[in-house]
Formats: sequence, structure tokens, C-alpha cells
Amino acid sequence: MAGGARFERRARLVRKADFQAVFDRAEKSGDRYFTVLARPNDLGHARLGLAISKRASKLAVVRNTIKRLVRESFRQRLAGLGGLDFVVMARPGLAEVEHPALFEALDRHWSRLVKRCARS
RNA sequence: GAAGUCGGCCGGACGAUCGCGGCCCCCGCGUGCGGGGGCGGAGGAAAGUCCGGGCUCCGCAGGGCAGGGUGCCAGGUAACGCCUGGGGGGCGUGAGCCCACGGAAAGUGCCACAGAAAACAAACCGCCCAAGUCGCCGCGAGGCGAACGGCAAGGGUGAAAAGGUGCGGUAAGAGCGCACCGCGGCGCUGGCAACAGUCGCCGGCACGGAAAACCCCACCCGGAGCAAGACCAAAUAGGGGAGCGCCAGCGUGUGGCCCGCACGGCUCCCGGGUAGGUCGCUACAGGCGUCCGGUGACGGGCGUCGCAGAUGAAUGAUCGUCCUCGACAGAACCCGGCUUACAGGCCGACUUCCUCC
Repeated sequence: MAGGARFERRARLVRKADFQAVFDRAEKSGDRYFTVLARPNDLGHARLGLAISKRASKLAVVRNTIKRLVRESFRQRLAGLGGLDFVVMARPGLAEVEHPALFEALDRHWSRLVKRCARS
């Protein structure tokens, strides 16, 4: 389909070991909303893992909303992300921020991390 | 029309584009993936995890102790700490609302501050000198005074001071006596019962509060939980399953302990079980409609519908239009309750007041 913005299932971090690998050796990019970790894989496409803790918000509704927002951003940029594994963590206070601002912030993280991983 | 009480219901809508996970059908092949089509996809509280049950495993849940829960009566229910109806007490003009509502004459302990005294009563102020006692006066009869004497009516303290009011009574008083009220016991009547009664008899009254202090009484409760549990199965360690049998000791075993119970021996069989995966996993004490029984909770009959099943965890993002500008908040095995949160709105029944006819 248009833009090839599909996947999801295969584009997710599923195993505990996969998460651990990213946490162990990763490029970091952070701001006041998110902390994003990235690490190259050899699959030829990007994968996303979410680690939205209760510290970000104690309400399940809010955590779900954040996850959906991050997935949506990831889905739209998927084609340009290459073979990287990402883990996104949210910081407290996210709930009050407007969506467009969060999308912009995530875009910055994606492109920054893609550049850094390409260099190394 | 205004104020209020109770019960029930809804919880942004529509469209476009891009997406997510589930099931069914068709096609393709490399048999779990791709393509196409269709159907559905969070809540009234999904929440807190406070009760109750189903389900699963464990010794198939036996006896006792300990522990926990419940607590007016009757009914409903799978069950309950829930619901309905009734009784009692309290609040409100009223519709209605609220109540851990068994036992304090089984025992132990407690009742702050204040107060003399907080439960075998007692006596600070006060009241009284009739008898007895003491002091003073008098020849004497007697008089006056008093507390180490009598009293508990009045004052004062307190949430509460040992029935209330009146009359009699008395030195002053007191259920000391009487009347009425209250209280307790027994009976009778009504009610399944809690309980009630203008009822009768008896008792002058022996009954302060608190059981959300211990406790007593009655009834109930085996434990753990879907990370239950079953199956497939890399790695690693050596054990696991079935059948037959057992006197005692000892050991082992999900329950806090004891008893009881099972296992240990022999024979036969062979895989084991972490990562990962599959099942459990959604169909039901089910929803809706209707009729019947019941004051009601609810029960029964008939018809009809199929209503989320994820597992790093699916219901979203963007844009447009509209309106009364959108609260609290996200399923995780499933139900029944309770409790708590909640913008705004709708419907019905009833109460009080005002106005009009």
C-alpha cells in the first residue's frame, strides 16, 4: 500500500533478550519527553520496543495513549529507519503535551539515531 | 412554576484518508505466510482488589485446637459481608433517609477532664437535731448547740450521678407509703419470626455506659491461585510415571499445630523440562422481548440473539463538519456484589410550597 507503512507484528521487539541487547549497547537520544535507544540489527528492517513505565503515568489509559502515539510515529517513518532496533521510554509529564509537539520530537530522535548508527 | 426525594438510562455524533489485533470464506504457494472479501473489536465503573462463587491443582477436604468472618427476623440466590420485605431505634413538615441492631444479673478490666463520689456506692456545699452520744445552761422537767450522728430533697461537676411527677409522710428526708407514667418478670392474644398489645397478674425497682476492651453465645470458613493447571519442546542436572503391598520407628508432603491420611519396599516402563511455543481463553448462575407466579428481591415457561479475547499486550492517528465543546477512566480466567471516581444530559414516580382555573 501507499508508502508501505504496514508491518507492525514483525517490526516489534518481542523477546526479553532483544530488549536486553538494546539496553546493553545502544546509541541514546533524549529530550524532556522521551529517551530513545537504538542498536543495529541484521534483519534489514527496523523494530520497535516500548518501555512505558508506571513512572511516566500511573494511569493505564495514559500509558496506552503514549504507546499508540509512538507506534504511529514509528509506522509513518518506518521506511527510512533501516536495520535498527529501537526502545522508546517516556518521561513523566508527557500526558499534558500536545500531540504535534510529540510527533516532532520523535522525528528528531529517529533521524538523529539513524545518522549516528550509520557512522559507527 | 420553584425546591426536594427515589428509581432507571446515556456517556460526543457523522464523514474521509492512513493503520492495529481476532474470527470466517476464497485464491496462491515455500504449511504459515501473502493477496482479496466479509463480520465484529473496552467500561459503567473495565478501577480499588474489599467480600462471595465457578474453574484448576494439592493429600478429594475427615476430627480437634488455633485463627478469621458474620451478628434483629423472614425470604431471594450458586453464594455472600449482597438484595428484597418486615420489626426496633433515630432524623425530616413530607416523599423518604440513616443504624457493626446478639449477650454487660458468666467473668476480668475500663469510664479522660471536671467532680465529694463513675458503680460492693459515696457526701463538697447543704438540710436536720426525733432517738442515742458529746458540750454548755438549769436543783429538776427540760432548753440551747454540735458532729466522730441522721439525710440524699436542693445546689454544684459531668456525656452520664442509681427511675419521673404529684400527694402523703418525716427532725430532715428517702419507693418509706400511695396514684399516674416508666421499668422488669410471668401469662394471654396477634404474628412463621424479630416483635407488638387500650390486656391480666406479680415485683417497689434488684437493671449507668461501653462488647468498634478482652470475652461469651450462635452460624460460616481446607489451602493456594490462570504466573492456577495441561501439553509440545533447544539447554542443564539426574530422575520421573504406572501397578501391587506395608508392623513399628523415622523421614518426606501445598494448610499455623495435633490426630488421621499418602509415599518409602517390590515389579514393569522411559526420557527430562528451562528459554520458546500451544492449550486453558471465552457460551454463559448470558443479553433482549413476552407471558405466568410473587408486595418485592426473584423464580418459571416460550421466543430470539451470538456479544473483545490481546500476551511487550490489538480499538488509534490526521483532517473536515456539527452540537449542549466532551468527565472519570483501558478488558488480561470468568461471573455476582460492594466501594470509590465522574463534564454534561435524558426519562419516570412521588413530596412540600406558590400561582392560575
